This record gives sequence, structure tokens and C-alpha cells, in this order.
Amino acid sequence: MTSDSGRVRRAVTPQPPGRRTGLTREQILTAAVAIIDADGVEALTMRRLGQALDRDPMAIYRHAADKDALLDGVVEHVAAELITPHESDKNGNGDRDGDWEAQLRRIAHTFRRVALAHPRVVPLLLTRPLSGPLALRPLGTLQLLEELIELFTAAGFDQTGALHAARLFSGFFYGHVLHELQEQIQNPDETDDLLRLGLHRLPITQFPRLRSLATTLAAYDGAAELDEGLTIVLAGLHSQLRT
Amino acid sequence: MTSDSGRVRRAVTPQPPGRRTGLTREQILTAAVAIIDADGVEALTMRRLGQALDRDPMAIYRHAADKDALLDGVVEHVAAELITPHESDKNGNGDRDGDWEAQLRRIAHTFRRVALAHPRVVPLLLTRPLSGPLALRPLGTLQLLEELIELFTAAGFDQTGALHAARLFSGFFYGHVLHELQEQIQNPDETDDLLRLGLHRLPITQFPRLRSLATTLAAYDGAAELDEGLTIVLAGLHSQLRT
DNA sequence: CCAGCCTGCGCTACGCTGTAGATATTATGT
DNA sequence: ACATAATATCTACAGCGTAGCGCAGGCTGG
Repeated sequence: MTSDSGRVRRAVTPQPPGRRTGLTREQILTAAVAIIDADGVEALTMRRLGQALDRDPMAIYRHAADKDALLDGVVEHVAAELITPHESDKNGNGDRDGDWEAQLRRIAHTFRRVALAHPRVVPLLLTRPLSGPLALRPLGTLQLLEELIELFTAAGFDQTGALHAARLFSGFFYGHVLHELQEQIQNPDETDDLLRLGLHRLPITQFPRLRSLATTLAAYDGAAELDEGLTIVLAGLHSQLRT
Repeated sequence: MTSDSGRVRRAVTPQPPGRRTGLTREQILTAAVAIIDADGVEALTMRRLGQALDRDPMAIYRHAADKDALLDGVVEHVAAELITPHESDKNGNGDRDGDWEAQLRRIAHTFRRVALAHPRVVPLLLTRPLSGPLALRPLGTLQLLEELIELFTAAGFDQTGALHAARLFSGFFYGHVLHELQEQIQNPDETDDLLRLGLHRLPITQFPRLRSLATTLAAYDGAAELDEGLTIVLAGLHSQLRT
């Protein structure tokens, strides 16, 4: 490629600058997520994002103070897919307090679905919160927590109990997603399970169990494992509720 | 500071280059962890690490192929603090199959302790695994999983069940640590709980529960919450074992 | 109708990053 | 003693986030 690729289009076609439709935060974040989905977080640079939007990279700073703020925006944008839409609420509370277990299962599966749709955003989703006080985080990030607390309160937990249950539960599917994504990264060309997972690298004496689990690891079924885990966790929460 | 700080010492004192004691991987990783602990992952640059070791930054590449490999090394280094030392094993299996619940609790608390000792390494610890196939990860990272599988097998789970239990359990304390670290980041100057946590920023209509939990959030006790969660998860695992 | 501001955008430039490649120095084999 | 290999250091480069400044067009107040 020529040395000035990326910017050449804008250079040869002066193209009255104010003529293009105004850049929106929405467009920016969508493009950013697309880049991360395609090539990972480290590929998201201001220059590349600008190129994807056919704008000068610096134009982005009009809608995001920082690159950090941009990443927060990305997290918020993806987190928006997580909250269950309060759809019409036509049947009063028909959907909400019916079966709290079923709702929790649905939330967990939604989280899993979104995580699998944007696997390379997951590290951001899980660890960005560590970069600042809870309440200074983008509000969209907190809605899931609020929703869980509400659900557990409705299920009969007291205030504190509901908070703890919500944290336990979200922590559970955080963990699940981390494991499932790790499992997912494999070399699909190799047919032998042990080889495909690269497990032959593991010293047999040090990792006897992991090696013997090759076929099990290869036959990973995320949705099933999530359901299984849900059963266990919900059983635990039930027993907690009874006391 | 002068323009050439960082390197000036080595410049004025030529100091025969091979004379210094040979750099070890151990030293490098210790220094790297120290930098991350002090100023975060983004502060860990090759130049600064070289400065901390009083060596040319490029010297590090003799012990780590990449910066990525260096980060893997950091994770491995911290993960080494996690595995419970197989201490002397004098009393046969006295310590190992006695009370699997107690051992699980101990493992979880160890993980929590290490995470709190290196909070800024935690994002790496949890998300680095996502950057490559399981078996290509630094071996030290996998020992905890192997240990958990062994433990659950001893507790009576079958192979598959033990794997799932191990993942569920580790996922649980992954989640816990993420939540506890987020909670920990606060402004200690403010006395009012609601203000201290910045919760006043939250719109009351959108986050009624979270706001009303101000005092609870302020009185966060990580060890206690971990124990509480352990009770719930272990209850769930017990009920799973019974079927 | 126009002056003036305000907003959104583009360009240039700066100090930083990771690291390839060339160079300089020391240790080793005979 | 000298050739060779091994290691440490230096230089340089492309790419990063972003501060600073200039330019255009739309809106407001007179």
C-alpha cells in the first residue's frame, strides 16, 4: 500500500467539510464495537476509528473526552444489549414476578449470548468497572445490578441479602463467560481432541486430570454448562432463602 | 527533570556491561509486578522496567519474547502465589482429603488475599487466558484448575462433574473478586455514605434500590461476603452431589 | 440584513510506545 | 593469543494518544 493510504481519499476530494451528516455518539460506538469484534481491543485506535467513520481521528474527541471515555462508551453500548426491555408492561406485572428463577435463568443466558456475540469486548465489560468508583461508572453499566437487586428483593430476600445474592449471581455468570470464552479458543483443524486443545503440551505428571478430560473439554456445551451451573447456584440461593 | 533522566546514570558510569550479575526472569517479573502494583498495568513499559532493573530496556527481550509474553509471565508469577504448597506431605493424605469444603474455602480465601494484594494485576489474571488456547497458556496458570478438579473428584464428583464444579467454583471467586475490587474504589474523604460512594449521581427513579443500599455498600466486608457466598455455592454443590 | 459567536471538524506536531537491526563488548574454545 | 560465539547496548522507526490552532457554516441578537 502507499504510504498515505488511510487519509488519501479525504485529501484528493476536498469535499466541503460541513457537508457530511453530523457524527453521532451512536455511530462512533457502533463502529468502535465493530472494530473490536473484528480485530480485538488493541486494534481500536483513534486513527483507525476515524478511518472507519471517514472522518479525521480528532473529530471523535468532540463526542468522547478520552480514549478511556471511548472505551467506557463501548462498554455502555454493549451493556445496553443486556438489560431486558421493559416491554409495554401491558399485563401489569405479568412478566416480572411470575417465576424469579426463570427470570434469573433468562438474564444469565442473555448475558452469555451477548458475551458470545462480542467476545473481545468481554474483558472490557468485566474489568473496566475496576477503573473507577461504582457510581461514577456509565449508568448503563449499573442497570443490570439494579435489576438483579430488584428481582431478588421480589423473591423474598431482605435488602442486604438481595444485594449479596445479586453480586453472587452476576459473579457467577461473569465467571462462566470467562471460562466459556477460554474454552472456545482452539485450533479446529486438528481432529484428535487431545491435540486439538493442545493438551499434549501438559506434563502428564503435573496435570493428570486435565489431560484425561480432553474429550470432555472438546465437547464443551456452554449453554448446557450454564444451565447446570444455574441449577446449582439457584439451589444454593434457595437454601439461603429458607433460613 | 533533564531531558535524559532515566538513562543518565548508565551513561556517565560506563560500567562494563557484562559485569553486573546476570538478569534473571524472576527479577524481571518481580520488578514488573511491583510497577503494576504501584501504578497500574498501563505504567508497565519496557523502558520503565529497564530503568527499575538498571538495565537497557532491550535486555528484557532476552528473557521474554514479547511484551505479551512478559504479561503472561506477570500472570504466572502472581498465580504462583495461589497454589497451595504441597507441604511435606508427612502425614500421608492428612491435609488433602480431610474436609473438602474447608479446603475449597481456603482456596477461595487465598485467591481473595492474593487478588487484594495485587488488585491491578487482577484484570490480567482474569482476562489474559482469553488471548490463547487453554493449553498454550503458561502452565502455572492451570495448576489451580487442576487442583480444583482433583479436589472435586476426591469429593465424589465424576470426571465431568468435577470439571464443571471446578469451573463453577473458580468462576464464583473470580466474580467475587471483581465485585470486591470495584467496591473498594471509593473516596474515603467524604463521610456521608451516599456521597462517599458517589451514589448521589444516580437518578433516584432509575436506581432506587442501589441508592437505598448506600450504607450497606459502605459497610462492605469482603471476607464475610465471600464466606456467605461460599456457603451458598457449597450448598448448591452439595445438593448436586446428592443426586 | 448583517455581525459575531459557537459548534464541529481537520491538520500539524510532540512525546511516548514496542521492538527490529546494527553495533559494541565480554566470554569461550583451541 | 586469537577466532568465534554469546550477550548487552544503542539507534532508529512506525505507530500511538492527543494538545493546539485554524477554518467553515449555522444560529442569534441587533
